[in-house]
Amino acid sequence: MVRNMVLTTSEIDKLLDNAKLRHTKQRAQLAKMLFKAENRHFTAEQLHKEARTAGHTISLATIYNTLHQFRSAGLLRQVIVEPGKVYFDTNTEPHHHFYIEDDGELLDVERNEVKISTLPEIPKNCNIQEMDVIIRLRKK
Amino acid sequence: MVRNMVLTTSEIDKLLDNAKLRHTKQRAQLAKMLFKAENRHFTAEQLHKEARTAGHTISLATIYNTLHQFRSAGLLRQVIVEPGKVYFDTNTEPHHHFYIEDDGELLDVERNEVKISTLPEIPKNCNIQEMDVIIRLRKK
DNA sequence: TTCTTTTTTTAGAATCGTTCTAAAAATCTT
DNA sequence: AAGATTTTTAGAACGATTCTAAAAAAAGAA
Repeated sequence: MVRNMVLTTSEIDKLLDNAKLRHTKQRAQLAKMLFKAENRHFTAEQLHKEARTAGHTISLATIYNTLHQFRSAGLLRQVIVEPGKVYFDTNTEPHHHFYIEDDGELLDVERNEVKISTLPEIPKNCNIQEMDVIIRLRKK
Repeated sequence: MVRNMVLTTSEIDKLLDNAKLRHTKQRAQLAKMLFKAENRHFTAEQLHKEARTAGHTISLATIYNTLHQFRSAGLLRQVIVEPGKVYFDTNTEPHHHFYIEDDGELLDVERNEVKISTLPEIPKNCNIQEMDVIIRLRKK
């Protein structure tokens, strides 16, 4: 998908088609907010506030619904770093994270910046689904 | 600390002394349940149920209080792998985890079973606080 | 277009894990 | 034992998320 700028209306149409989702105002607005050049980390509440600030009328329930739908479609990923709150990440490539504990900020770490040379033996009849490396940081 | 069997009363006394916690029935009971030979992963709710089943009268609030106190004392560690619930781990050595998504089970991965040969550059004026590797598994 | 069906959005209630509150109970000090 | 301090507790409160069921919007058919 093209992502070096704000998506055009027809790109959003394509995105929703690919995700097999009906075209609605709310989904288009959120897609436009989320899928820009820069990858982002955010919570549902943050996105809700941002959408309202941008003048969109959208309920928190719809934010949650849409985020889950985008996630099922492979457009978003969840990141779990803190109890009681879920971050979403527009970067769906395999990669890792810095988590700055002082202010709850997440930063991407590219996959090739962490080289894992030894892996443990995987329990029989299990497959690796995903591997998360979280480097927790504190400010000096 | 000796941990190859159930702790004796005097070992529990020592443990609470070291943690600078008063000796109460509830803290002693929980310590006895938790610090055995085998390391464990559990949630507050699970431990509460287990304590009640063992015939102890202890409130959920006390479970939470005590787990946090044990954690501050370095006797427990938190593991965050799933939204909306916190696991505690009696293994406080640096190590990693398998997480079997199908049934929410956590398994320890020893530190030396994962060899990380390349680390990303740490953002300036930050220190590494901790590094978590979570290998998410699905049953075949 | 208009009618009908299906899906989506929504406000608000419900839920879940966790934390808070403030009063009663237990522990420690003298 | 008396007094001071800490801990435990039940239940209320909380924050993030999910659910409910009714209204609104979208898609399809005529």
